[in-house]
Amino acid sequence: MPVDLVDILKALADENRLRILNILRNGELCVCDIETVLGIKQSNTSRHLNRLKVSGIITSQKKSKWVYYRLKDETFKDFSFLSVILNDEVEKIDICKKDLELLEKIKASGRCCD
Amino acid sequence: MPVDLVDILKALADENRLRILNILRNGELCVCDIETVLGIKQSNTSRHLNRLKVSGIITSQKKSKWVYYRLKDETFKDFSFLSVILNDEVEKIDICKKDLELLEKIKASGRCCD
DNA sequence: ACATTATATGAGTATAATTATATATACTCA
DNA sequence: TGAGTATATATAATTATACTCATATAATGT
Repeated sequence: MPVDLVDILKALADENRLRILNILRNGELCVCDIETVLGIKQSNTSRHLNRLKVSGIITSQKKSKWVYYRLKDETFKDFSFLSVILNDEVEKIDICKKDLELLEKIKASGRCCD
Repeated sequence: MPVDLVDILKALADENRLRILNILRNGELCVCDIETVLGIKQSNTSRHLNRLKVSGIITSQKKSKWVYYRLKDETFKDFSFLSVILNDEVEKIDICKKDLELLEKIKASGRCCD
C-alpha cells in the first residue's frame, strides 16, 4: 500500500506531531522520552506516534520493555518535501528549539530507557 | 500577522484543496472554473478557496463580476516546501493530471468568465 | 507468581472540519 | 429598474480529530 500524500499532510498538520518529528531528527527515541519533552499525556503521545506511523512517516522497533520510534528513511526519500519542512521550517518554531534543548538535558541526565 | 506553518499544513491536507492549488499553478482562475474542474458545489468551492486564502497560500482579486484566485508568490517564497509539493508530488496524483487536462479543454472551449 | 514499568487501546467527550441547502450580496446588461 | 449570473455566507447535519481517564498488554526484576 503506497503512502498517500494527503494522509502525510494530515499527519503533519498538528503541532504536537511536528514537535515529535523535530526531536526525532537526531535519532530514535522511546515513548517516555517523547512524552516528557512534549509534556503531554502518555496515551496522547502514543496516539500521535501511531498516527505518524500509520501514515508512513515514522517506524517503530521494540527493544525489551521500550518501543523506539524513528523517522522512516524510505518515506523521506520518496517525499523530499518532508526534509525541507523539518530542516527549514520546524527550525524556526520557538517551541521546537526549546524541545531540542530539553531533549539534550534529558539525554545527559539519564533517560527512562537505559 | 505571520503565516503559520501548522495552518498552512492544515490547509494543504485536503484533496480538494490540493487539486485547487494544482490547477492554479499555471495562473489565476475564477471560482466557476475551479468549481467546474473539480466537480464540486459552488459553496464548497468558495469555502475551500477561503481556507487557502486565510492561511495565506492564495490571494484573490475581484474583476467585475468574477473573483480570480491565484497562488500568493510571497508565501511560496517564504515556504519553499510549497513549491516542492506542487511540483514534485501533485504531479504524481492521477486526478490532478486529469484536472489539468480538463482545465485545458475548458480554456479552449470558452470559460464562464470572458 | 507478583509488583513495577512501558506502551497501547477502549470509551466517552469536546471541538473542529466538511458538506449540503438555502439565502444574501454584488455586479452586469437589457 | 429588473432579470440573470457569480460569489459568499448562514445554518444545520455529518463526520473526523484530539484529548482524557481508565484499563489492558507485555516485559522486567524480585
